[in-house]
Amino acid sequence: MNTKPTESELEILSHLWQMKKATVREIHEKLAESKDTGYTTTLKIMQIMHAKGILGRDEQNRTHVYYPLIEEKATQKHLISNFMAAAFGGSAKNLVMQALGQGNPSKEELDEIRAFLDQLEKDK
Amino acid sequence: MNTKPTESELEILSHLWQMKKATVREIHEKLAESKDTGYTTTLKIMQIMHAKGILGRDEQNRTHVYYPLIEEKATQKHLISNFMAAAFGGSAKNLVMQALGQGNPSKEELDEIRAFLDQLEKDK
DNA sequence: AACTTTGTACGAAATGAATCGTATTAAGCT
DNA sequence: AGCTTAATACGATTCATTTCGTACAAAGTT
Repeated sequence: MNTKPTESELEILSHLWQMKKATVREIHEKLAESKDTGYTTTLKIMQIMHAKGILGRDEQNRTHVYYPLIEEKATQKHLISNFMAAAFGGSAKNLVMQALGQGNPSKEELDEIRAFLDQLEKDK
Repeated sequence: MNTKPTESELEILSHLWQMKKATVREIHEKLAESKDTGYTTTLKIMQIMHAKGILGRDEQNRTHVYYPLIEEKATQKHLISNFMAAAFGGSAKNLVMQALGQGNPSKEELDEIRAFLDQLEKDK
């Protein structure tokens, strides 16, 4: 299965995971906030994603409505294990500590992570 | 500064960070364990990295010796903030929890992470 | 000294991604 | 009905990366 979207594809996916479904124009408008790229570029990428089986689409109306065919969690899982292997020699600890140092998490988030750690340990 | 190595470059870098310095052949042999690619390919990539300023090299002997010019931590820091933004909407918590679920860390590692969490919280 | 091996350098091809221009078609508006 | 807007489809171009073939030079071997 397809679990390695490109950068642009991932950007589109992350919007679609949130919105559940959207037209090319809607996505394009989101992207336009941070990026300066033409409408047909967004269209083309989404068409390619459709061809690859990453997105489905409803062609009932003239304006097609796209939706993700791959799951957020599963995709993240693949991406992260690639990334962990490539950049952190496979060490979750190293990656996690770097991420935490970077990401500036709130107290609540830290607590959630603690709870998760406890859970993990219990399962051993 | 250069902080966004490509996939292949990162693979080479991670070996070089460990080994401190190495010849093309040494690196190529490491890569050959997991990958099936020609010697001149490895050579070329390392030459390009040298041209980009990612690697330095000692040309004293016929067989050049390469070493990293960019730091492991700094590079990881950049990569991770890209990655976190691209795949996890910038949420450290989400990334961390996925990574932990994946990475199968030992009890010792979990403890280190806990200590790190405490430290973070104290600094707030 | 001739031959083989092992290096580097360089250029070209193959690949994959991203970008955009243009053609065409469907709706919407006056 | 004619005009304008907004959509898809498609192809071509650009761009970066990866890959490899070939040429050449330096060591090592017999």
